[in-house]
Amino acid sequence: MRYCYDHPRPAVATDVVLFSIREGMLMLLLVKRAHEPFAGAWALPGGFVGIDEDLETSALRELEEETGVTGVYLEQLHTSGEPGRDPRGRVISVAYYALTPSDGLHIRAASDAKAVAWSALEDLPPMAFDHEKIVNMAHQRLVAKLDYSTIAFQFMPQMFTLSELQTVYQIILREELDKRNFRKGVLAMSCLERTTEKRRNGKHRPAQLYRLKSPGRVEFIK
Amino acid sequence: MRYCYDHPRPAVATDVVLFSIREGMLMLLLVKRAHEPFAGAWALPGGFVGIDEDLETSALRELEEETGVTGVYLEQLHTSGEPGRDPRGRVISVAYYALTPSDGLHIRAASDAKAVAWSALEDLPPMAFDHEKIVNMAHQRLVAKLDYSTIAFQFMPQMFTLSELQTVYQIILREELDKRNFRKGVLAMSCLERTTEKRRNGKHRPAQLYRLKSPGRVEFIK
DNA sequence: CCAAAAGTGTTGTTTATACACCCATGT
DNA sequence: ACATGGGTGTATAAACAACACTTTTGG
Repeated sequence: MRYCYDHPRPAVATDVVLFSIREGMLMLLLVKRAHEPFAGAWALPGGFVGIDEDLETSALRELEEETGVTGVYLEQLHTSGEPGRDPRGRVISVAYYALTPSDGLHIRAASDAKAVAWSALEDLPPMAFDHEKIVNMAHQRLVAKLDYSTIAFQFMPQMFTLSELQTVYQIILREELDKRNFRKGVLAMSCLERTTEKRRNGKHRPAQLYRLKSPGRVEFIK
Repeated sequence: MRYCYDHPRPAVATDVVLFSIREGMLMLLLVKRAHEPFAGAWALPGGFVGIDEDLETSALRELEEETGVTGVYLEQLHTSGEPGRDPRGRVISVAYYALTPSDGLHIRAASDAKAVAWSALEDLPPMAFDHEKIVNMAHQRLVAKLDYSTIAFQFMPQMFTLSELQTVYQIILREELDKRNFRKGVLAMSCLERTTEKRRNGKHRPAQLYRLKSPGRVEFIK
């Protein structure tokens, strides 16, 4: 008991919904809670905000500390502050959602040995706090943003083929897309540039590799 | 100094950007600060969140206490937590934006005699804290939402004519719209129903009055 | 030469835009 | 009777959706 104020203050935390496409599914990264409340339950990576720490910095720090993941695309999602959402007392959580390519990502459990795992969005375990609600909100937002932004490109590695990009869209939208219309569409955005390289990938014609003109930048379309 | 914690905690506040259409302009409601910091400067209505108070409740309460305004449409906008945004110390602000019809709205200054006034978005005074940034974000969001939702209907009184609705759109979008296309468009949303009443309003043909099928509900279109 | 994914245009349909006149009322 | 804003339909252009075959590689 060392920090004292004239008025009671809520604690403030950040939580991150990190999406990635893995094994042909839209998955998200969860940590197993080591301590009460909800010890043993799965939760979003997150934690309390440092007193001199920006909210976004806090989200990225907690993500790295708990899962080892860095270099993601991050956007603020929503702030949940319902009294009673945390049994320890009043905790206001600023939720972010993040996207990362599936390649070359090494997750690691935090020092305190909490488990870290990817879970398919379709098949989430019971989750701590109101984290399921936050996940649903993040998913809704992701689907909405597909329509009017280039956000899905944040799932792609530095170089990728148009078929791979189409597959990502199909997984998120849960529907098949027409190959020719899809290619017309994404090329018309003029966010992609052809590289000089091709990917040979099995016993068929190699595919042209593309890259983002401005990686990390999400543009609005239409 | 009475409330003590093991770790330092930021203060949490809510702020509201309340939009309305008045005098043919998009305006927003500001309060003049009575106390330091920024005493005498204009600011968004807002204040600290009660320890057992929901965030949305806090936003509505502060709005009513400081301006007397109730019954608005409210949506969460963004949470700003940059250290240093408030000279008093770490304050995290959850910003909301709100819309209200222009008719029958009575604003009143709070008991502590802070001034309350509408200000045209085009002509804002210098503002306290990072409130100008928040206002810009709210305006961007409002314009974006015009495109894919019925949010603008929240500016309308219970009954209104299609011409009045068109005027509201034109003010926000800062462009003239075609009367026939506009009417086709809004009627196709099938959110409006004709009333049996007409408004006689000057020396010309009276206009059909419409009302929202679900007042307070904002629907997505397209 | 066969299998497998890569790559490429055209046509029909739907949606959005542009545009001009008559109607009901008050003065 | 005239001035004022209310109310209505059609034709063109643009965007979107449907659709099938040839190419390049590995085995």
